[in-house]
Amino acid sequence: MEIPSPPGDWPRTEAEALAVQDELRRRVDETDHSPAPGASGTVVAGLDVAYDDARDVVAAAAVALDAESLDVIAGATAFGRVAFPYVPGLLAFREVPALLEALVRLREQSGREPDLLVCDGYGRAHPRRFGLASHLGVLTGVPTMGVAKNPFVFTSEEPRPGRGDSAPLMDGTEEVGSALRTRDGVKPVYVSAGHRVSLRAAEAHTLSLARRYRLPETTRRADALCRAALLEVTTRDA
DNA sequence: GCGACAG
DNA sequence: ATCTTGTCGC
Repeated sequence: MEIPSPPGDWPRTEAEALAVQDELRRRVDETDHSPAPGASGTVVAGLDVAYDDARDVVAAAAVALDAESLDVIAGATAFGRVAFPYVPGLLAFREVPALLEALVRLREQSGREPDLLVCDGYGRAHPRRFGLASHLGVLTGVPTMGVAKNPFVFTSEEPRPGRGDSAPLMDGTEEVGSALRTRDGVKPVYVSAGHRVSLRAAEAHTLSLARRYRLPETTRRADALCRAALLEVTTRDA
């Protein structure tokens, strides 16, 4: 199989990536254009990536779910060379090329554009307010939001213990997201707005998508798919 | 200068 | 992210 290299014009240094980020961040739309959470007939896509740094391979997955039933409608994968090292605050430059390719394939396969993209990471909760979810939203125009498993550099009070309880995620005195409990007594997830999705809507989408497990079904499905894909491509030949 | 730090 | 066994609990 041919594993594509990153685009020739992809940033190669932190300085170049920061410049791109500074340019794209101005295009973020903060108003909410996301569908009603759980609405029938609407499609939500989950995105995730798995790596084999030693072999310089990245596997991305995009999985489309029916927002009401959470049934899987379609799934697509894409492979690539690792496009950028992991630098906190520049995660998008590592994951975006493969994710975009997976999204193209998902659209081809399902015959329609998702109504909402759920990313594994942050959107507005970012040192420069432009995390992976914001970045992908600006590039695709599709409403995006981020759900992360860790608070990154941000802080919050402990949310009350029940599902649906939340506490503001703060960068100093600015609210950049939400620590949201999706299951009783379980560690919260960290939700933030992306492009064309408000924080309040992102919280509602998260609760609608995480009915049984801590993480949204979208990211669980995407995670399973990209790991399986990576294992398959990495396990054959030498 | 020394850690911390989404995935 | 990834390296990794067993174990406690619903």
